[in-house]
Amino acid sequence: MVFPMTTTEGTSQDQLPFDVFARSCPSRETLGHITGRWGSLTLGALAEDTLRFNELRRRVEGVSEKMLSQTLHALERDGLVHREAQPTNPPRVDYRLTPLGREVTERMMALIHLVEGRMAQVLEARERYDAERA
Amino acid sequence: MVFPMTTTEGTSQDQLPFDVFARSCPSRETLGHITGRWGSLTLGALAEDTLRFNELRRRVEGVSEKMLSQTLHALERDGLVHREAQPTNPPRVDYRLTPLGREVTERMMALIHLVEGRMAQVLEARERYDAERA
DNA sequence: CAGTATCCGAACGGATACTG
DNA sequence: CAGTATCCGTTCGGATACTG
Repeated sequence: MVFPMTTTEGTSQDQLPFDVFARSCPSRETLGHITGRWGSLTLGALAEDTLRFNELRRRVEGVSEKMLSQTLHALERDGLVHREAQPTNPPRVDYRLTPLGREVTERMMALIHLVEGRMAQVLEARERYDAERA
Repeated sequence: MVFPMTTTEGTSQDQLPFDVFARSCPSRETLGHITGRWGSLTLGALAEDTLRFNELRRRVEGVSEKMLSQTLHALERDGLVHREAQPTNPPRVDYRLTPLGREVTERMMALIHLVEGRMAQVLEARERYDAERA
Protein backbone atom coordinates (compact mmCIF):
# COMPACT_ATOMS: atom_id res chain seq x y z
CA MET A 1 0.00 0.00 0.00
CA VAL A 2 1.19 3.48 -0.81
CA PHE A 3 0.45 6.30 1.56
CA PRO A 4 -0.60 9.57 0.03
CA MET A 5 1.40 12.65 0.90
CA THR A 6 -1.58 14.88 0.24
CA THR A 7 -5.21 14.79 1.20
CA THR A 8 -7.46 12.14 -0.28
CA GLU A 9 -10.35 14.41 -1.17
CA GLY A 10 -11.68 13.48 -4.53
CA THR A 11 -11.26 9.79 -3.95
CA SER A 12 -14.20 7.73 -2.84
CA GLN A 13 -12.55 4.63 -1.47
CA ASP A 14 -14.07 3.16 1.65
CA GLN A 15 -10.89 1.87 3.22
CA LEU A 16 -8.87 4.28 5.30
CA PRO A 17 -5.66 5.41 3.67
CA PHE A 18 -3.74 5.39 6.95
CA ASP A 19 -3.19 2.32 9.09
CA VAL A 20 -0.91 2.22 12.14
CA PHE A 21 -0.65 -1.55 11.83
CA ALA A 22 1.09 -1.16 8.48
CA ARG A 23 4.83 -1.12 8.85
CA SER A 24 5.62 2.07 6.98
CA CYS A 25 2.48 4.13 7.43
CA PRO A 26 3.43 7.63 8.63
CA SER A 27 0.62 7.49 11.17
CA ARG A 28 2.77 5.08 13.12
CA GLU A 29 5.44 7.72 13.55
CA THR A 30 2.95 10.33 14.70
CA LEU A 31 1.35 7.87 17.09
CA GLY A 32 4.86 7.33 18.40
CA HIS A 33 5.31 11.04 19.08
CA ILE A 34 2.00 11.17 20.90
CA THR A 35 2.36 8.00 22.93
CA GLY A 36 6.11 8.23 23.43
CA ARG A 37 7.64 8.33 26.88
CA TRP A 38 7.52 12.14 27.11
CA GLY A 39 4.99 12.93 24.38
CA SER A 40 1.95 11.81 26.29
CA LEU A 41 3.00 13.63 29.45
CA THR A 42 3.88 16.80 27.58
CA LEU A 43 0.51 16.88 25.86
CA GLY A 44 -1.17 16.14 29.17
CA ALA A 45 0.65 18.97 30.87
CA LEU A 46 -0.58 21.36 28.19
CA ALA A 47 -4.15 20.06 28.41
CA GLU A 48 -5.22 22.76 30.84
CA ASP A 49 -2.71 25.53 30.51
CA THR A 50 -0.42 27.33 28.18
CA LEU A 51 2.99 26.74 29.71
CA ARG A 52 6.53 28.03 29.32
CA PHE A 53 9.52 25.77 28.79
CA ASN A 54 10.64 25.54 32.38
CA GLU A 55 7.10 25.31 33.66
CA LEU A 56 6.72 22.24 31.49
CA ARG A 57 9.94 20.81 32.85
CA ARG A 58 8.67 21.11 36.38
CA ARG A 59 5.26 19.71 35.54
CA VAL A 60 6.58 16.69 33.67
CA GLU A 61 8.70 15.29 36.46
CA GLY A 62 11.91 13.65 35.36
CA VAL A 63 12.15 15.01 31.83
CA SER A 64 15.51 16.49 30.85
CA GLU A 65 15.95 19.70 28.87
CA LYS A 66 17.13 17.73 25.90
CA MET A 67 14.19 15.34 25.82
CA LEU A 68 11.62 18.06 26.42
CA SER A 69 13.11 20.10 23.61
CA GLN A 70 13.08 17.14 21.22
CA THR A 71 9.56 16.20 22.21
CA LEU A 72 8.25 19.72 21.71
CA HIS A 73 9.87 19.98 18.30
CA ALA A 74 8.29 16.73 17.13
CA LEU A 75 4.86 17.73 18.44
CA GLU A 76 5.15 21.18 16.92
CA ARG A 77 6.14 19.74 13.55
CA ASP A 78 3.17 17.39 13.61
CA GLY A 79 0.90 20.38 14.23
CA LEU A 80 -0.16 19.37 17.73
CA VAL A 81 1.61 22.09 19.70
CA HIS A 82 1.97 25.77 18.90
CA ARG A 83 5.13 27.61 19.91
CA GLU A 84 5.02 31.35 20.46
CA ALA A 85 8.21 33.24 21.22
CA GLN A 86 8.08 36.76 22.64
CA PRO A 87 11.13 38.75 21.53
CA THR A 88 11.74 40.04 25.05
CA ASN A 89 14.70 39.87 27.33
CA PRO A 90 14.78 37.51 29.07
CA PRO A 91 13.03 35.48 26.38
CA ARG A 92 9.56 34.14 26.98
CA VAL A 93 8.23 31.21 24.97
CA ASP A 94 4.72 29.89 25.39
CA TYR A 95 3.59 26.45 24.35
CA ARG A 96 -0.04 25.58 23.85
CA LEU A 97 -2.09 22.94 22.12
CA THR A 98 -3.45 23.50 18.64
CA PRO A 99 -7.08 22.53 17.98
CA LEU A 100 -5.80 19.22 16.61
CA GLY A 101 -3.57 18.83 19.64
CA ARG A 102 -6.57 19.35 21.89
CA GLU A 103 -8.50 16.59 20.15
CA VAL A 104 -5.59 14.22 20.49
CA THR A 105 -4.92 15.18 24.10
CA GLU A 106 -8.55 14.68 25.08
CA ARG A 107 -8.30 11.05 24.05
CA MET A 108 -4.91 10.63 25.61
CA MET A 109 -6.18 12.04 28.90
CA ALA A 110 -9.14 9.68 28.80
CA LEU A 111 -6.63 6.85 28.60
CA ILE A 112 -4.40 8.28 31.31
CA HIS A 113 -7.26 8.82 33.72
CA LEU A 114 -8.52 5.30 33.15
CA VAL A 115 -5.08 3.87 33.89
CA GLU A 116 -4.68 5.97 37.01
CA GLY A 117 -8.10 4.89 38.17
CA ARG A 118 -7.39 1.19 37.62
CA MET A 119 -3.88 1.00 39.00
CA ALA A 120 -4.98 -0.82 42.14
CA GLN A 121 -6.32 -3.57 39.88
CA VAL A 122 -3.10 -3.59 37.89
CA LEU A 123 -0.97 -3.94 41.02
CA GLU A 124 -3.14 -6.81 42.20
CA ALA A 125 -2.73 -8.53 38.84
CA ARG A 126 1.03 -8.15 39.12
CA GLU A 127 1.12 -9.71 42.55
CA ARG A 128 -0.89 -12.65 41.32
CA TYR A 129 1.33 -13.04 38.27
CA ASP A 130 4.52 -12.90 40.31
CA ALA A 131 3.17 -15.23 42.99
CA GLU A 132 2.27 -17.89 40.43
CA ARG A 133 5.86 -18.29 39.32
CA ALA A 134 7.58 -17.79 42.66
CA MET B 1 3.96 11.23 47.84
CA VAL B 2 3.87 7.55 48.64
CA PHE B 3 1.97 5.24 46.34
CA PRO B 4 -0.13 2.58 47.99
CA MET B 5 0.50 -1.02 47.04
CA THR B 6 -3.06 -1.96 47.92
CA THR B 7 -6.46 -0.54 47.16
CA THR B 8 -7.53 2.72 48.70
CA GLU B 9 -11.03 1.68 49.65
CA GLY B 10 -11.89 2.97 53.04
CA THR B 11 -10.13 6.25 52.49
CA SER B 12 -12.10 9.30 51.57
CA GLN B 13 -9.41 11.56 50.20
CA ASP B 14 -10.36 13.58 47.17
CA GLN B 15 -7.00 13.57 45.47
CA LEU B 16 -6.16 10.62 43.28
CA PRO B 17 -3.49 8.35 44.69
CA PHE B 18 -1.93 7.70 41.29
CA ASP B 19 -0.46 10.38 39.06
CA VAL B 20 1.46 9.71 35.86
CA PHE B 21 3.09 13.10 36.09
CA ALA B 22 4.82 12.06 39.29
CA ARG B 23 8.25 10.67 38.65
CA SER B 24 7.97 7.38 40.50
CA CYS B 25 4.27 6.63 40.32
CA PRO B 26 3.79 3.03 39.12
CA SER B 27 1.04 4.22 36.81
CA ARG B 28 3.76 5.71 34.64
CA GLU B 29 5.25 2.28 34.05
CA THR B 30 1.88 0.77 33.14
CA LEU B 31 1.10 3.67 30.83
CA GLY B 32 4.45 2.91 29.25
CA HIS B 33 3.48 -0.68 28.61
CA ILE B 34 0.21 0.41 27.06
CA THR B 35 1.54 3.26 24.96
CA GLY B 36 4.88 1.67 24.18
CA ARG B 37 6.02 1.11 20.60
CA TRP B 38 4.51 -2.39 20.44
CA GLY B 39 2.08 -2.27 23.37
CA SER B 40 -0.50 -0.09 21.69
CA LEU B 41 -0.42 -2.10 18.48
CA THR B 42 -0.62 -5.42 20.32
CA LEU B 43 -3.63 -4.29 22.30
CA GLY B 44 -5.18 -2.93 19.13
CA ALA B 45 -4.66 -6.21 17.33
CA LEU B 46 -6.45 -8.03 20.13
CA ALA B 47 -9.31 -5.52 20.17
CA GLU B 48 -11.46 -7.59 17.85
CA ASP B 49 -10.11 -11.11 18.00
CA THR B 50 -8.46 -13.63 20.19
CA LEU B 51 -5.19 -14.30 18.39
CA ARG B 52 -2.34 -16.78 18.51
CA PHE B 53 1.29 -15.78 18.79
CA ASN B 54 2.14 -15.92 15.11
CA GLU B 55 -1.17 -14.40 14.11
CA LEU B 56 -0.24 -11.44 16.27
CA ARG B 57 3.17 -11.25 14.65
CA ARG B 58 1.60 -11.02 11.22
CA ARG B 59 -1.00 -8.49 12.30
CA VAL B 60 1.48 -6.18 14.02
CA GLU B 61 3.74 -5.61 11.06
CA GLY B 62 7.39 -5.26 11.90
CA VAL B 63 7.40 -6.66 15.42
CA SER B 64 10.07 -9.25 16.17
CA GLU B 65 9.47 -12.44 18.12
CA LYS B 66 11.50 -11.08 20.98
CA MET B 67 9.64 -7.80 21.24
CA LEU B 68 6.22 -9.40 20.88
CA SER B 69 7.08 -11.89 23.59
CA GLN B 70 8.31 -9.17 25.95
CA THR B 71 5.30 -6.99 25.21
CA LEU B 72 2.84 -9.81 25.87
CA HIS B 73 4.52 -10.69 29.15
CA ALA B 74 4.32 -7.11 30.38
CA LEU B 75 0.68 -6.77 29.35
CA GLU B 76 -0.19 -10.11 30.91
CA ARG B 77 1.52 -9.18 34.16
CA ASP B 78 -0.40 -5.92 34.30
CA GLY B 79 -3.64 -7.87 33.91
CA LEU B 80 -4.53 -6.49 30.48
CA VAL B 81 -4.02 -9.63 28.42
CA HIS B 82 -4.96 -13.21 29.23
CA ARG B 83 -2.79 -16.05 28.00
CA GLU B 84 -4.29 -19.49 27.51
CA ALA B 85 -2.07 -22.40 26.51
CA GLN B 86 -3.57 -25.61 25.15
CA PRO B 87 -1.38 -28.60 26.04
CA THR B 88 -1.55 -29.97 22.49
CA ASN B 89 1.10 -30.85 19.98
CA PRO B 90 1.90 -28.64 18.22
CA PRO B 91 1.23 -26.15 21.01
CA ARG B 92 -1.56 -23.64 20.67
CA VAL B 93 -1.59 -20.47 22.75
CA ASP B 94 -4.39 -17.95 22.59
CA TYR B 95 -4.11 -14.35 23.68
CA ARG B 96 -7.12 -12.24 24.46
CA LEU B 97 -7.95 -9.04 26.31
CA THR B 98 -9.15 -9.14 29.91
CA PRO B 99 -12.11 -6.92 30.83
CA LEU B 100 -9.62 -4.33 32.04
CA GLY B 101 -7.65 -4.73 28.85
CA ARG B 102 -10.79 -4.09 26.85
CA GLU B 103 -11.45 -0.84 28.69
CA VAL B 104 -7.90 0.32 28.08
CA THR B 105 -7.92 -0.76 24.46
CA GLU B 106 -11.18 1.04 23.75
CA ARG B 107 -9.55 4.31 24.71
CA MET B 108 -6.36 3.49 22.88
CA MET B 109 -8.31 2.69 19.71
CA ALA B 110 -10.19 5.96 20.01
CA LEU B 111 -6.83 7.69 19.97
CA ILE B 112 -5.47 5.57 17.12
CA HIS B 113 -8.51 6.16 14.96
CA LEU B 114 -8.36 9.88 15.57
CA VAL B 115 -4.71 9.98 14.55
CA GLU B 116 -5.34 7.93 11.43
CA GLY B 117 -8.22 10.19 10.51
CA ARG B 118 -6.17 13.37 10.97
CA MET B 119 -2.94 12.29 9.30
CA ALA B 120 -3.55 14.42 6.23
CA GLN B 121 -3.62 17.43 8.54
CA VAL B 122 -0.46 16.27 10.28
CA LEU B 123 1.39 15.86 7.00
CA GLU B 124 0.33 19.34 5.93
CA ALA B 125 1.60 20.74 9.21
CA ARG B 126 4.93 19.03 8.66
CA GLU B 127 5.32 20.49 5.20
CA ARG B 128 4.62 23.95 6.54
CA TYR B 129 7.05 23.47 9.40
CA ASP B 130 9.81 22.21 7.12
CA ALA B 131 9.20 24.91 4.53
CA GLU B 132 9.51 27.68 7.12
CA ARG B 133 13.08 26.75 7.93
CA ALA B 134 14.25 25.71 4.49
C1' DC C 1 14.87 32.12 30.56
C1' DA C 2 15.18 29.12 26.70
C1' DG C 3 17.40 26.54 24.72
C1' DT C 4 21.78 23.87 21.86
C1' DA C 5 26.05 20.80 21.79
C1' DT C 6 28.62 17.04 23.31
C1' DC C 7 29.73 13.00 25.73
C1' DC C 8 28.70 8.54 27.10
C1' DG C 9 26.40 4.65 29.45
C1' DA C 10 21.97 2.13 29.37
C1' DA C 11 18.25 0.32 27.25
C1' DC C 12 15.89 -0.87 23.01
C1' DG C 13 15.33 -3.79 19.58
C1' DG C 14 16.45 -6.74 15.26
C1' DA C 15 18.69 -11.07 13.39
C1' DT C 16 19.87 -15.45 14.13
C1' DA C 17 20.14 -19.80 16.24
C1' DC C 18 18.18 -22.94 19.18
C1' DT C 19 14.53 -25.75 22.24
C1' DG C 20 10.19 -28.29 23.63
C1' DC D 1 3.83 -23.60 16.69
C1' DA D 2 5.51 -20.99 20.46
C1' DG D 3 8.63 -19.43 22.25
C1' DT D 4 13.91 -18.55 24.66
C1' DA D 5 18.94 -17.23 24.35
C1' DT D 6 22.54 -14.66 22.51
C1' DC D 7 24.86 -11.29 19.92
C1' DC D 8 25.35 -6.74 18.73
C1' DG D 9 24.36 -2.29 16.42
C1' DT D 10 21.23 1.77 17.13
C1' DT D 11 18.80 4.77 19.62
C1' DC D 12 17.43 6.76 23.91
C1' DG D 13 18.26 9.68 27.21
C1' DG D 14 20.73 11.83 31.38
C1' DA D 15 24.56 14.97 32.89
C1' DT D 16 27.20 18.66 31.90
C1' DA D 17 28.76 22.68 29.70
C1' DC D 18 27.79 26.38 26.88
C1' DT D 19 25.13 30.32 24.04
C1' DG D 20 21.86 34.25 23.02
